[in-house]
Amino acid sequence: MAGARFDGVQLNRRDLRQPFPTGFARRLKGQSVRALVRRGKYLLGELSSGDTLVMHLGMSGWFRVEKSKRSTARRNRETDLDNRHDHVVFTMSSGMTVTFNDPRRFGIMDLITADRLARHASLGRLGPEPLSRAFDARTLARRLAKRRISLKAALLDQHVVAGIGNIYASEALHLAGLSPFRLASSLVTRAGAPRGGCERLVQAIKSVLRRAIVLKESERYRGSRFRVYDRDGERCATAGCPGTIARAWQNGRSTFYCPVCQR
DNA sequence: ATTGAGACCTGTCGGC
DNA sequence: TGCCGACAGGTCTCAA
Repeated sequence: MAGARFDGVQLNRRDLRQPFPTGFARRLKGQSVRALVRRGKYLLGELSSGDTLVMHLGMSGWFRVEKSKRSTARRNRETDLDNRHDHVVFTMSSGMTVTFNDPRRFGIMDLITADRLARHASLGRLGPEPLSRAFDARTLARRLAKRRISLKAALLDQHVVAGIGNIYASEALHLAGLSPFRLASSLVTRAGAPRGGCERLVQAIKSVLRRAIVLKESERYRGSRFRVYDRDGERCATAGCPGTIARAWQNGRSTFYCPVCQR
């Protein structure tokens, strides 16, 4: 998409998690993508018009990118590809077709003007990028201070730090040796300074995310080598730790952790 | 303002 | 084999 122009925009339904904005296809057509960037879990297409194409995969969304030589419908029939949930099809000037497929429809596709981007309800208040230099122990401490929620819930809060989901919240806490049940504010001193666990957690978050990106881990989700996620009942991977991975429920989500080495 | 519960959807998997 | 409930990688809204 980057550098290419939208020649065609096909919507196969009127909504995903929310309705497509009015004139979505009309406003996109003819625009080119100046840059394609990521902010937290959002994909942003910066358009020549100044508008931004906001995309989110939700739980089950994904993009299929292929040469648009033949119609995707025909190609899919021939390859037995399941195209029941192809909701949006972008035909780009580069000769590629970009198809958004999302069975659960928790994804988002939105088009907003520049002045509304900063005020966007969720985008405008996202926490820092975890892999940026700006995300350090002091920054995390400031955002955890006075929060009466668990560390696990704090990591899932996109206002605390952007981009961490249910898998990597468990993974980072295990690597940092921190219990998912600990109070978020327990990593911060009375005066608001970071305690030791804060720096360990920052480094653990950066580490698990960098590794995940290199391995394209979630792309091969089922075969992935997570430290704790989906591994309840197995031996803890921490060197010298005799623990067994346990599973618990927190805020309606499953959490995986080692009761022995995470404190 | 902060917090947790429930809602939004479809697909898959394990147990019977 | 088929049916049924539980659960899934995210976020939004609502009520306390």
